[in-house]
Amino acid sequence: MSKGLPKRSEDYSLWYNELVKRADLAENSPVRGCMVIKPYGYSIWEKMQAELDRMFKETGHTNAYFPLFIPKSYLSKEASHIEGFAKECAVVTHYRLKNSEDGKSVIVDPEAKLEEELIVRPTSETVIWSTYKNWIQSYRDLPLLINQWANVVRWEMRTRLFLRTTEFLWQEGHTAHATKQEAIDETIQMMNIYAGFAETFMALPVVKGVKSINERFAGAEDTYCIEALMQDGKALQAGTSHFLGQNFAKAFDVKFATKEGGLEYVWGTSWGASTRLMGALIMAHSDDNGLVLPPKLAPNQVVIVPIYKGEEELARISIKAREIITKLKAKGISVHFDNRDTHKPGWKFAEYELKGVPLRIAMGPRDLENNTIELARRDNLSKETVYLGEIILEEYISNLLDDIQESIYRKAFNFREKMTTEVNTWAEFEELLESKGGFLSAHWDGTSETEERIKELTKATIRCIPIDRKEEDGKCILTGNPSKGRVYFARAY
RNA sequence: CGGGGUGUAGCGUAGCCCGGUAUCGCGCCACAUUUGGGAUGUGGAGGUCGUAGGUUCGAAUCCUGCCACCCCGACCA
Repeated sequence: MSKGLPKRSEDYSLWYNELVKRADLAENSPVRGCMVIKPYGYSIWEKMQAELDRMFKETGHTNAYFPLFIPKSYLSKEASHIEGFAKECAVVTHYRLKNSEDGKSVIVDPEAKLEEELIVRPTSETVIWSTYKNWIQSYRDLPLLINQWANVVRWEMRTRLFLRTTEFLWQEGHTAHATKQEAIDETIQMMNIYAGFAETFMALPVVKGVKSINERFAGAEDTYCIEALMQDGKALQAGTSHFLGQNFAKAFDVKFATKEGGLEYVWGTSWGASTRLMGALIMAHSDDNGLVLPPKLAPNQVVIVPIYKGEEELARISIKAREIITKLKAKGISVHFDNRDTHKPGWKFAEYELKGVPLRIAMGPRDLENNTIELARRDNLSKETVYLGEIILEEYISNLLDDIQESIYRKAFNFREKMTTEVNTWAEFEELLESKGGFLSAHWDGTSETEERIKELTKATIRCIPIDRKEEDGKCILTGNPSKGRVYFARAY
């Protein structure tokens, strides 16, 4: 195995693919488009899950689980929904295998054909709404605030580890409300939760916005999203929240008795974030030496590497290391002591850089003698020797971790600012998209045709209509027709 | 699914044009010396050459189908 990672500047895709594999995050599986999430990658996902789950529960949601299989007929009940997903559904047609004639293999038993085929869920709106019909009768049953952690399958043409896989893990929230406004508030609340999670935990600045009709979820009235910018200047949708109106309530006949004695359809929302967040995390911060993980999501925030000759020296360093570990753990800092004798310190340094551990402590005989440690930051690769005599180590490390979290965010934020450009002419739009990339803030006449045309011409799509954009009269970048405000264009993942 | 490329030991590769069962590096195992940025030496193990057929006395090499991966399109979180 060659030691260095491919350079981002030379081949960004190759760098990403290699990084995912070399950092032990994931690998390809025998099935096309599916991936094995390895223990290290999965433990990052678990940290994301834990935090999101906490945020959902804090806002009144509870978890449930709905089945993997959906009767084919359910999917067709909401017209635009089926239109959006039909082309990428895996279908179960049989329920039994049998030995082939020659006994050497197994074949699908033609006798065991299902009467109604089952769809492997691409998303669960349909099963869930068919269930909600039974759960909701009165305004007293509302709001219904449910989330599920699940796997879904979308048979994509082209896949990439984490960013787009045939099967992926996610959470999907599905809520039902008595009023339109309440449902809209819920939709916006969840977008804000995603944005807060991305910024606080992933150290990933995001743009909050609304999708154009073309980019909207199949079956939604409005799709809210958070959009992040990757280091190659391409945008990535990191979470979506949909206001479903009464579309699914009508499709599945979910009505409730109002306080006033009327009978009305409920208002729905759904919202999701997936293992794609892993891709965002990797691409947003990492460098040519490997992963850079924000301390709040790193499986190990600190690693201690002993430097020693012989058993006796290791034993003396270990005593000191144990003291440090005890202090750090008491402060809630996760720390790994790598006392393996099978690898040399230099090898370990490179390894933990590849894996993105935020802080590394090196301790050798010299440190023992001077009562010092060597501290190395992963984010900016700086090193310092710290004298333990005059600091409270756990405070010092804790502050340093906060500082790293903040610096990573700040760096990504500055990058995004630098890569967000206001453009006013079509020539400039085309030129900047090629030379610089990033978000292009431009006027758009609001029509699907224009958006479509721009996509054909440049591969750029409207990422979102920023939620906090200022109203301003202008002319559409392509058609020159009147526009009431700017939208963000970018090439996207 | 269309166009292009690749598939040889755990990983990365040479060999393929011009058929004679395989090269090198990393990793792995053993021993010794090493240990403050991916150690060195010596010895060793490991290969249905993606897969199924075909041509041939003989196929990694030539032909056909299939599969997977990568890049570029169409689709998408």
